[in-house]
Amino acid sequence: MWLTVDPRSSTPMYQQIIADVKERIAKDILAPGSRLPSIRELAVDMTINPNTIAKAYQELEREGVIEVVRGKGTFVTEKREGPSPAASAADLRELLTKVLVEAHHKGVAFADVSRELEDLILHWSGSATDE
Amino acid sequence: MWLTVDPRSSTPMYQQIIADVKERIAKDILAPGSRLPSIRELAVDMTINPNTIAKAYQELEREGVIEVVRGKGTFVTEKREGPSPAASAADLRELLTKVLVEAHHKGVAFADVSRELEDLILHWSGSATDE
Amino acid sequence: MWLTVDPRSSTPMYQQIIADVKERIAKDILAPGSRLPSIRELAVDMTINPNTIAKAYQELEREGVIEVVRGKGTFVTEKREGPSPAASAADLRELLTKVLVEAHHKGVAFADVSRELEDLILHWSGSATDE
Amino acid sequence: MWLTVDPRSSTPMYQQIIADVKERIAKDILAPGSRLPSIRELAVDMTINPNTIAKAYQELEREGVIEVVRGKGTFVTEKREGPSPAASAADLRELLTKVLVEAHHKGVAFADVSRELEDLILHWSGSATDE
DNA sequence: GTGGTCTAGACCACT
DNA sequence: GTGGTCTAGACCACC
Repeated sequence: MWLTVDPRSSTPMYQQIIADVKERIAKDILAPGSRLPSIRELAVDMTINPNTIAKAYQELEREGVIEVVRGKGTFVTEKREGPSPAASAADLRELLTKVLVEAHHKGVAFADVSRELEDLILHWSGSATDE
Repeated sequence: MWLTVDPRSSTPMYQQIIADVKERIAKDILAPGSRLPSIRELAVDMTINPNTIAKAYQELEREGVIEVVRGKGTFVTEKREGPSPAASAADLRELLTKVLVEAHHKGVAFADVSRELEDLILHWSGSATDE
Repeated sequence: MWLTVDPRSSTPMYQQIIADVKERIAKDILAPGSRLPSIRELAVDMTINPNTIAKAYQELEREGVIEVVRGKGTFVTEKREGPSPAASAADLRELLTKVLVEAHHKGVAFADVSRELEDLILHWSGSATDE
Repeated sequence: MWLTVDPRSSTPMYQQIIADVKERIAKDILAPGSRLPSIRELAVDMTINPNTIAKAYQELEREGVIEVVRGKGTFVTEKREGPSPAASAADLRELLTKVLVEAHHKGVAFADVSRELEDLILHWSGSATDE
């Protein structure tokens, strides 16, 4: 079994696929260079439209996360240069701000958010060491 | 000037408004009990359609963030108890996971994410330079 | 203290007043013939606009629930003839249908609804005997 | 023909649609998992604006009564667990109180209300003559 | 003055 | 094909 997506979710299926693949790579479940299932395979497995998966793969390739080798298949990119570090910092900051805003409206103390983050990092994919 | 939204963004304008209001409340720029600009006021200010703002306000009311007083205006809710704390934790964890995945693909070390979060919390509305 | 209404409720304040007065009468807290506070009194008591109370009283009078005696005050109507019994039955049926629909979507068994109604009738205003 | 609403009623059309759909589901006329007519279909059928129906559908989705599958249509939710049972009981009690108050002012004996309820339950979708 | 509802018609994203 | 968003402009109810 490969991916599971919720067709009823408000986030589009192709984006769920993208997020799922990215998460697997980040957690080292999908090692760089390893091969992803073909579009048709996945489509049958997940019983969804091949176009949907194609769209996800296209976007992932555009982001430089995977690479399509014609006739061979699609693979996780070996190594990528980070985008402009300035942009990264700004994006990250924005995401974290969203987290804090959400936490505030849910009545979760900031200290708990921080603790939760530390915890997540510690147990990231079992024993995976971050780059 | 009050809010600014990006009409070309992929996230709908009404959701940008929601996020913006929530952020202002979380940062205490908008104190509980204080009045928000009327729909029509905001509409002319931001030069967008009143319906769009109305939609944002309605959603915010549904979430219990603001309250509508008939014929008077809309106000920031005084106090609310958080929803089920269990659900909060799960949601938060999910959001933080997204942050880490994003960080990994941007080549940002987890330690830096953690440091960034601490930094954000420290300056949260202290010397907040609102964007 | 007399009436309490919630200005933030979605049901208009004047309708809340109407419902409240009707309920007191139905529960015999307000006996037929007894006098209601003047509009001005109530307005001061509840710190709301007199016009709002006036509107409620007007509607109550229109429905034949209360009577305004010029120079004397407003009183609970002594006795009223029921409206067309056919209309009553239809209205009641509609209301009860709404109750059952609501119960179904809340996952409450119909038997519980029935039991709850019996319970309510039994304890109606303490010891008040229905007509 | 599907739904009929009264444009002149004081309760908004979109709420009438909501109530109607809920009633159909409660009466099992609309089975869980079955598909509702598309917004545009209904709009032409009822000769009202698609936006009005969209609003009703969105609210129903928010309440968890129906589910939207992107690009496929909207369906009756398969199964939902009830919300907090405590809240349900309070809401129900309030509704039933309203019924009794209404009955009293219409001169209907409480015993008759009770009998009517039993009758409704008995024939709930057995030989349901839908209106 | 306030927000709430409805219409007409346009454009877009997803499957 | 589906629903989601946005605009323009109208009317109404409430306070």
